Amino acid sequence: MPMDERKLDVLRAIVEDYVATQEPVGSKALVERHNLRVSSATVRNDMAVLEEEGYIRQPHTSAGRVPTDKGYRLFVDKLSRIKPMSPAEKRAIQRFLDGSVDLDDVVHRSVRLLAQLTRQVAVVQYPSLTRSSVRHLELIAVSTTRIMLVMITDTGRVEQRLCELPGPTDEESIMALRRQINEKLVGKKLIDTPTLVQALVEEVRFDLRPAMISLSTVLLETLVERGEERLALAGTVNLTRSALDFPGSLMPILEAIEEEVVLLKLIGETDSSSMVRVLIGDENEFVDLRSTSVVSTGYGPGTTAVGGLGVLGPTRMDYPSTMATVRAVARYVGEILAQNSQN
Amino acid sequence: MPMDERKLDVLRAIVEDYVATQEPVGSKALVERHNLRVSSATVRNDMAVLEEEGYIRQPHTSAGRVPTDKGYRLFVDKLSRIKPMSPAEKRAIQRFLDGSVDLDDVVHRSVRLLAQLTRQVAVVQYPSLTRSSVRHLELIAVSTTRIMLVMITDTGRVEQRLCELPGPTDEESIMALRRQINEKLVGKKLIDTPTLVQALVEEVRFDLRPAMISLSTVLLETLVERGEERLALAGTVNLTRSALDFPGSLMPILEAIEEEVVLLKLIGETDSSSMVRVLIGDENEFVDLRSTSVVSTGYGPGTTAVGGLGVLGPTRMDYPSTMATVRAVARYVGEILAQNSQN
DNA sequence: GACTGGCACTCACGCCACGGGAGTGCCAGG
DNA sequence: CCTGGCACTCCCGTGGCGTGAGTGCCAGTC
Repeated sequence: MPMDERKLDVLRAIVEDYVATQEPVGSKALVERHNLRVSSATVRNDMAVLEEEGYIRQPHTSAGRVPTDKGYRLFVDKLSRIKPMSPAEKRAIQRFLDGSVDLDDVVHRSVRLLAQLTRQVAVVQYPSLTRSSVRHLELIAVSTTRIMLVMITDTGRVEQRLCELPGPTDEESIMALRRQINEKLVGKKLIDTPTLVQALVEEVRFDLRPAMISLSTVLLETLVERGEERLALAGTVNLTRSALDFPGSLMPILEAIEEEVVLLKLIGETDSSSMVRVLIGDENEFVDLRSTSVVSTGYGPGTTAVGGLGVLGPTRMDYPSTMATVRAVARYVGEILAQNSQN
Repeated sequence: MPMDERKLDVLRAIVEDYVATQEPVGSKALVERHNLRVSSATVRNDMAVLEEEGYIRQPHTSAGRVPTDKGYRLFVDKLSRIKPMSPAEKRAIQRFLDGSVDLDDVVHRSVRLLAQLTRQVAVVQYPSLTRSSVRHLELIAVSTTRIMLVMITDTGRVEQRLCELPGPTDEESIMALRRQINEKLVGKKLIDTPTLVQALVEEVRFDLRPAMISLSTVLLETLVERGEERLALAGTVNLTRSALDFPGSLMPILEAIEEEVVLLKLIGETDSSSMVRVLIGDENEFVDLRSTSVVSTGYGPGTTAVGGLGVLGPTRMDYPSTMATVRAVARYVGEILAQNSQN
């Protein structure tokens, strides 16, 4: 059966009012603030039904109603449109991010921006190594038996490692190695490189084999094992504002937030970059975060995501605006990466 | 007049008990827990004097006493020794930090370690650029008119910048530039480089001047202007544990903590690396942090500091232990940097 | 059949009064 | 100079009470 139109209006009104006031909303206040064109008694009946169906609940008898996770879910899926941002806001975002000088800066600026605009805790994942591709590899001799390996990706990320060589190696050999490694790897997706690196060992000049073997170990580490993704975080302050939304203390939440693995699972598992995802309340897998919602999306220079970003806050959150902001920031970050990677 | 010996004992006992229990300490409890060999009435007299002199105060009439900032100051300066760490603890620190693979890792690990050991908010400043010296500069052509400039410092820090050239420049010219720049700058303190870079413009081959001018701009930016220091932060959770110590909300404190400039001022202004500094309560310049203390020190590969690290917590803090931990971590971080920089 | 007005009921919350307990200040005596 | 004793202060937890917002239900109306 199709759900009653007015009941949905009531639910929407409840969500909006509750988000705005942070207080359980009663039938009378509802008919006053929204023009529902029916009496409070009618609304009460609808509310009783909505409660039975699990979309709202009463904190205590004789208190107003509060949306449940299920209620928010319905609201996000069916009852709201992502609120478009004003051109002024868009310009502000763009202007702020355009000032960035390097990748670090882009990430830091965007995470702060996100936190500021949404007034929630913001997270930005650095462009994932495994999903980017190699722009350049540089070998720098720091002594005759030690090389610093510097890798630059198309997203502008730079990784460096020190490599111990089995024996003294002259500048000319290092140059040869550099040339061959670059020929083989530049432009390749990092995820595809391991086999290429294996092959390289076979291809280099015989006397360079030992050095190449050492290098390949470090290369593989840098390329793949270093799957450990980095994160930037901002706006933890904003948790205190919504302290009342969290039963008990903020402690478990702050703890979860400091756990990078947790955050990565929450915002990092995106594949396509176009959709904004919303996890409401206990839809996420972490018990400590069962009263928080996550709004996240992927971003990347093109249509494939190289990283994720998002915000985290109480389930009582202005989803339409938050989703708009997250989407907009992701879009601009993607554009900036695209600009930087075209060479 | 020299202060009465017993009065100092009383003050010490008050600080220790208050730090341990987080509750105002009364005269009776004091004589029971510490063997002061006098009666509670005597202690009460001493306490009255200490209060008059401003070392302790009563939250309310008929409550126990609590140390004032001035009391903590006296305690830190005169009444306590830095508590030596057990060999086991030392080993644990060393083992944990030794696993680090690069500079980023060292910083992250040490900040987490510090937060964990002290159960406070920990801050570690990345090795300051201006105080390190140049190990290597690399120019990488990403197209005929664009170069990526990569600088590696002796502390292992890597900075990169994109540089737009005024016109197409071939590989050979870039190599010439690279060689000359490196000859001039390697081994130099970053703080000394600006004049050297200026000189470089005059010294290069005539046809490379325009390129060198572009490069010098970027170089100067990278070397100096980028004075913006980076920080790692951990353990904000620990604030919630001591929430009761902070009048009102955690909000201003969390806000201050997210302000990098503030943190840098608090922990970064060290010059010599050997001393642990303690700022108690409103001894720091930020009103929002007037009820927090900062224990910090410098660290570096040798005796000069290249960065600062420390922890931040309520004035009610176990200073002897915290100071010991901060000192120990700084020492080991310094050692690791020293290992990495000898090549 | 759907909506409305009315009414009794429930329960969180703020207020106040009260008693216990911990701690103090002071004083007289050793 | 220290100690035991005593009266006093004041925080804090507890329990009773009134108020008001909000509900559920029912009978009446369009």
